[in-house]
Amino acid sequence: MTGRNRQESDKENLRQEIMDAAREMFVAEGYANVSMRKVARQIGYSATTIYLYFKDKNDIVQQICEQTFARLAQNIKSIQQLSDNPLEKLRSGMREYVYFGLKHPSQYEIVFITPLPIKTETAFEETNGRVAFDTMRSVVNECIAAKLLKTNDGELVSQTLWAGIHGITSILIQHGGFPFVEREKLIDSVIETLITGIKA
Amino acid sequence: MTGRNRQESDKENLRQEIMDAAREMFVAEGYANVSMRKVARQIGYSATTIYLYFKDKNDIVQQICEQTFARLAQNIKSIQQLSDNPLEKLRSGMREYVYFGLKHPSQYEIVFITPLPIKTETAFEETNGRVAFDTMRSVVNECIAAKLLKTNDGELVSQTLWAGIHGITSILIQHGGFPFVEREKLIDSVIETLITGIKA
DNA sequence: CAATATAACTTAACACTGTTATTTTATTTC
DNA sequence: GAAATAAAATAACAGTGTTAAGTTATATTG
Repeated sequence: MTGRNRQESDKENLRQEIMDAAREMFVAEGYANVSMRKVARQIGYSATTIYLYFKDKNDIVQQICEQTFARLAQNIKSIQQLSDNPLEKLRSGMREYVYFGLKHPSQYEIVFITPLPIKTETAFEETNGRVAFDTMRSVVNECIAAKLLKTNDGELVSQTLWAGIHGITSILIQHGGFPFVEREKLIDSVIETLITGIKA
Repeated sequence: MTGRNRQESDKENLRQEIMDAAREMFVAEGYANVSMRKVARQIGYSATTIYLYFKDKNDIVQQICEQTFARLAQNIKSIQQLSDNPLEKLRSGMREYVYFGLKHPSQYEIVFITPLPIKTETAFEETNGRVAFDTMRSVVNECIAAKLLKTNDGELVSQTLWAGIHGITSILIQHGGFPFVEREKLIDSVIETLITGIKA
């Protein structure tokens, strides 16, 4: 009983309580190093109780991801109210994507980095990660409509940009030992290089 | 004794035999789903024998990474004898990197994609990965010397380019149900976008 | 050749893991 | 109150990485 007092915890919110504890522990210690028993101990329940709220360990992280990426999609969307310049929207959306990934490295790893066979059956199509990508693509289409880009192939440009920002995000998350130049400078460089590369 | 006949296997090559088996299994089933006992069964030895050749499970994957890094570095180096134009060297080096990844997806996945649960203690400075990266950076420096780029920060440019080509490579390898545009077209788009973005 | 030293390998065991089946406890309903 | 149901806990299974100790094969020496 090292965690919160179960008396005061609203039982209907136990599911969320599990997710919160698990998320913090996944981030702090890594998915593989967090056991069901550890999570259970943290919230003051037995390990098997978790199975009343989640199918298995992977389901926990999957639900965390959906919640987190719903927020990413939301963030990217709301950021775009702040400007009228489509290219500026694109820039800030890309920045939001990268910094969101760095802020939630465990979730990013599981959704975008971890090889498929390990993941759950749900396809990328149905995830909030897909929603985030679609938002970015619509901004790209705005840029094309404004004749700001050198090509009309919105899908190609969107995937090109996504490849770039996914690259810098995943590299910064995974290869922490690499002697990178200053982080923010590198992120800016990637984004500016990409935007310069697609501009008309 | 499901694996190779241990009689015919050269004992001095047992270390390599372990690495080969482990690499294939890591990629096929994921690092977490491959146990020491599985690897041992595959090669026809007991699990503990592996500990005579590797410190622990993580060490196996670490050694696999070093081998792959070495081959990539070799390939990128030899490619650059084929041209005198620094920008063209850069382009072909990047292409080699991406296609190396696509040609050896198993090795690339292990080195650059598969999330490793435990952080590496060995400094990046001492790895073959550093050699591969340095090769690319030296070409970037050639471009700078020829005043072909808009900046003099070779380190920044190199890391920017690496982020981009790693992004497209890892995304294509995982091809997780995402409706990509034609593969070669997308690769060209990423590389040309990056090069256009850094050119003077 | 026999005795010994050493290398290669295996067996047994420990403290864990995710997960399931079963059993207990608490809460609601009649 | 008793019966029904929901919530949680215990016990157990098959598996994990890893270590310590024991065994077998090979090489070295006298």
